[in-house]
Amino acid sequence: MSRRDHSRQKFWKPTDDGPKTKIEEERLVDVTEADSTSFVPGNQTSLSIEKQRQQLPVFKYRTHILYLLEKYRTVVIIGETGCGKSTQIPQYLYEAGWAANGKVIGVTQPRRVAAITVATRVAEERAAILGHSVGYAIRFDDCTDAERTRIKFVTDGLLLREMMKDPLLTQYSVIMLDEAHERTLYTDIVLGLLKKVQRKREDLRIIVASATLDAEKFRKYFETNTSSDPEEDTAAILTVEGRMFPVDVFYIKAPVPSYLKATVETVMKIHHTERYGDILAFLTGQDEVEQVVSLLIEHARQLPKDALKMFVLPMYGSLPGREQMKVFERVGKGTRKIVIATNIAEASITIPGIVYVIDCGFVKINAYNPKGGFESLVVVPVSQASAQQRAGRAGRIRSGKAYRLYTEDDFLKLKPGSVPEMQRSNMAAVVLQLKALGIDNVLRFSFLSPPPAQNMVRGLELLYALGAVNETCHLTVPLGIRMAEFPLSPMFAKMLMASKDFGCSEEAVTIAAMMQIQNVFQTPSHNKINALKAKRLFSVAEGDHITMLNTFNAFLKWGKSARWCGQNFLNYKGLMRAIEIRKQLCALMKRAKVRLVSCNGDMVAIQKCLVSGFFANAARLNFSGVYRTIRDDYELHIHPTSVLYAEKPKQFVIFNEIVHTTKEFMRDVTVVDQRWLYELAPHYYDFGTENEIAAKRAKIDY
DNA sequence: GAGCACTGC
Repeated sequence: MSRRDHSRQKFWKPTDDGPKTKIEEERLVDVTEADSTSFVPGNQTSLSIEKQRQQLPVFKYRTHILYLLEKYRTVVIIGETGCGKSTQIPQYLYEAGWAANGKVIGVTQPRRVAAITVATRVAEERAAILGHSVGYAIRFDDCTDAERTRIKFVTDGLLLREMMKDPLLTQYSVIMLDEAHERTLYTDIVLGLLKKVQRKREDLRIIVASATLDAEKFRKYFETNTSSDPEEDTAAILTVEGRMFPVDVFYIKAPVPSYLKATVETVMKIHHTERYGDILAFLTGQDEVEQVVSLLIEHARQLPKDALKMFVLPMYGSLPGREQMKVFERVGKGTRKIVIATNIAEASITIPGIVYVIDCGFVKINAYNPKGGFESLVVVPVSQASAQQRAGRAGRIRSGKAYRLYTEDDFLKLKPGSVPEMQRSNMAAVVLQLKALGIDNVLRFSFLSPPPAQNMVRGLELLYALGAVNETCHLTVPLGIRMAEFPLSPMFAKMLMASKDFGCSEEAVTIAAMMQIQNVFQTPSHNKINALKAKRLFSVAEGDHITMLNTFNAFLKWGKSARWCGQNFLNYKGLMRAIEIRKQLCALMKRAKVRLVSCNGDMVAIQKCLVSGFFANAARLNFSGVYRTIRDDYELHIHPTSVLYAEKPKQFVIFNEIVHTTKEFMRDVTVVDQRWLYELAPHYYDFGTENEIAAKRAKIDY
């Protein structure tokens, strides 16, 4: 391995630089909080918090940030990890009076936990009660006060929902989009909408906060100055250095045939030659993680008795909660923690104690294929930005080391950034949201990174087939409008609206809620057989949807018992979440004037209701024993997680989605009757020949 | 005959 020094400059040593400008003394305790009965920190605590705040790198830029925000309508702030931007900038704005006259400073986060933790920290620093002057709002958890809250942290998805009620975001004076470099679907939609809002609201200020990369792209996007005079610019960039320990990056000299083997070897080499400090290795999927974990456990067993011990742990999304928690525990002095993880550890969670990082150089992503209308899970090389982010995980507690299992040449050939989600997603839901927000011509919407036109067309076609938009591509009233209100994919929204016709709305909301949670049935690798047996208790011949309905009802019957879930290998947290989602959906049903009624076990009613939403996802059993989509004759297979997987195949099925892994699989499958397809979606299946369909499509005015 | 990157409303 060759040592490289150039990347050292990318991370910064902590500095002792004090503040360069003296600021006026400020009261940290809110007037609004002063008369509350709860604990208010004494003077000393306030001082020490104040001192801590002044030591953050971003503090030096306080006046500069405030100046830029006066002068420019949009400020792009490049803030490296640990600079304090997320917690400090909203407070600078508050202190400078941006929340005067009842206005609110809004800060978005891509993830729920981030919104809560940052809000909690800011409330602490301000000696405020969380939910009063400082609050957060995420789905199912609104911790704000309509009158009092001045600094509000939200998930970007929730801000989008707020925009449906108040398109101009009138209560906000500033919106800060944090972690914009992640380029999540919602961040990108909100970016586009804010650009539009800014045209109508001169006073609205936007801060785009990003960790390196794309600063100029963001700035240009918001720049409205068309003259050559830079004095007229409306957007500016500011860079704030981070506070990380240096991370030395090592590359391998020649490509390795197997990064799994190389991961095991590198872990062992670090363990034998490097001083204390935990190891984090990035792989692409659960399978790889489990393989490497078991190989390392073998190695750990062979260590001499007096040697430093190895504590090897897997970490991936579908790992049951209790096992996930283990990676956050600290280990004793005689032990080194070794975490083998998927991309979950890149940004979503932070594992404490990591000093060494191993990066295989690949990531598994979900890419939408507009031709087949399905999603594919594909392993692709990481971007340079991702590799940088992974390496940075080693520099949080002291200087660290990152081992890249690829050559430096290969690193230089990597793309600078990842493809934004917007360009690799199914657009149906996005289009529906945008239309509901009054954006008629979605093809001309100003996307920061426009999705492929074909993705948009495909999305529009589906909305048309569902009846959410008409021939002129306008949202239908009331169906399209109502559908947009549901926090669900358009197919599920349609299914709920259609449940009125089949008298099974009770069942439909349960199914929709259950389908939103992942890994309802858990299969721990050491107890697979019993887990599959347990699943069979709930399974029905009709398929996965009604199986989920049964599971949910059984959960209620057993009093929402966590113990019962454990005994039956069910995801307790997931089921509790399903209850909440269901509650929210019921409220929206009431708004849509669909009464909640039960069909009392009439399976056909439920199946027909499913067809009303998912008719486009229908497949027929071929003579050769495989399924093919009815519309496009696309070969499909039943996913191994489906209850229909081991059953004798039925003639016609509908499904929620297709995932391409080793084959094209249908996930969440239910048996249907062919006649229902023609009965419930004649417009979709009675078009006639392919040519007639093409002619009809061409007539639709996008 | 055998599989599950990660978020979010």
